[in-house]
Amino acid sequence: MNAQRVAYNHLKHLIMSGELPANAPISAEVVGRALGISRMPVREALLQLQAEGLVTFGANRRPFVTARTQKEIVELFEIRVALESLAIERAAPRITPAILDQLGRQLDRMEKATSDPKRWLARHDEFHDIIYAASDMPRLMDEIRRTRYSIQPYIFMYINAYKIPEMPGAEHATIADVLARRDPSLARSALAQHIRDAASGVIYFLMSGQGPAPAIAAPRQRVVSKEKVL
Amino acid sequence: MNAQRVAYNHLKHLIMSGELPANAPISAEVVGRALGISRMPVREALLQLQAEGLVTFGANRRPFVTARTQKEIVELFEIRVALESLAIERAAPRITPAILDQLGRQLDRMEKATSDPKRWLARHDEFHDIIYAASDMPRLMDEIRRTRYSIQPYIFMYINAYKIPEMPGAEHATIADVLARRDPSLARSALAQHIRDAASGVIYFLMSGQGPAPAIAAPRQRVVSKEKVL
DNA sequence: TCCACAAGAACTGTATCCAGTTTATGCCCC
DNA sequence: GGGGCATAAACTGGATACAGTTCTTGTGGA
Repeated sequence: MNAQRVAYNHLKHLIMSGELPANAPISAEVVGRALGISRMPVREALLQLQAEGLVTFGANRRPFVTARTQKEIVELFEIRVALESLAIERAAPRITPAILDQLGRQLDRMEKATSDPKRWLARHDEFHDIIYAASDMPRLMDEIRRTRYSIQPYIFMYINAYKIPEMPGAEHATIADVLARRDPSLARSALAQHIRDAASGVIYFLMSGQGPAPAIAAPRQRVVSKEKVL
Repeated sequence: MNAQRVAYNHLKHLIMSGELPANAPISAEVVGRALGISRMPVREALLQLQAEGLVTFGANRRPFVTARTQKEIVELFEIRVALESLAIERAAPRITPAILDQLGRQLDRMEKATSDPKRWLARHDEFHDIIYAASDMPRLMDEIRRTRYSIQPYIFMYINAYKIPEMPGAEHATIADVLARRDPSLARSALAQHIRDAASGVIYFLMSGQGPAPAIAAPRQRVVSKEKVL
């Protein structure tokens, strides 16, 4: 595994888990030192993270964790609705009993992970990926993944705060049931509803003052803390 | 303007215009020498182009111009339908007389550029951007732009070969007319139809043996010519 | 006390160098 | 003449060095 990949995975994990909050500056040199590599591969990792929307380069070309406004988060959820609706629409007629089995087993895994938000979210994403994989549209899956990544930090904050509240999988079981009927527009509606529900939860959470209030409310270029820079 | 940007613009232009065909290897050193810079900024430009889907790194980490299969191109057009439908749907209720004027003037510009495919395509993209800008969804516009870029080379080949055949703007005038009624679902249908028409044209062109037949039919890792490598 | 400015520190962009890997060349043997 | 292997060339990833820019800090004057 090359240094670039190491830096990429490291930073991606820190950002998506929220350990590096929005607007936190990222020093390529500090990161490199922490990982025992130079700042060059870190820089290249940062470029890739920029392409995924997780990192932004400021006016001074200095990288920091991308801060999304509420408006942008709503927008990104709407983009997800558009992309994932397409995916499930194409997947629906291609659903097989084997895939339904797989979805059932995945629901079990999600159930078992309810105590661990991070693990649950991973299982949850896998659940959706199983469905989208059936669409046989790999480029679309790429787009979906990218969009998902860019709001992951906020979703993670949300489920972390509420400890996975009313989403114990009931809604996901519904989606699996609807898919069994292989009806594209039915599946589409169910999924759109599902995503919009999640969106309202996240947005409400962010508006309720929880979450990174200053980061969301007033995305500043400069950041005070020099500690948690890594 | 820094060296990285120079390399990025240079390569992007070469790829989107088709001067660098699919599967053409790209030597960072050769490009750098041609531009009077070192290969380091070229490398970083290549990473960004990879994020936009125009460049791919092979198994040996060597970059080449991304080759899309017909299946992928169809997929990317379907993604465009999903994203741009959303955009025009949101834009429709926000259309103002000023925007309609702007669209009218843009139609004139397109008309004047019919003799120059490259120029016409640029004006065409601007026409669509005017509409999407009205949606007030900047992140969505980013996604649309990225998706558009990744099939641009094939669209360019198509309109270059047919010298802008039956798309003299009549269909675009229709879209502008529909937008005047500010009806989201009407606008959505008209645009989806428009994109799918373009898609069929491009796909038919590629299937008809014109276009980069070997690149499309059999995307090979290795390439014979060492001439047009730049 | 507060502002302005200047020196110093920190950071970015880029070139160059080195090591490790992959590809090409050419020779030898069959 | 053709295939296999060894050597050489080319290329990539990464580290380091250096120049130019931006930020920080501290001092002096109002």
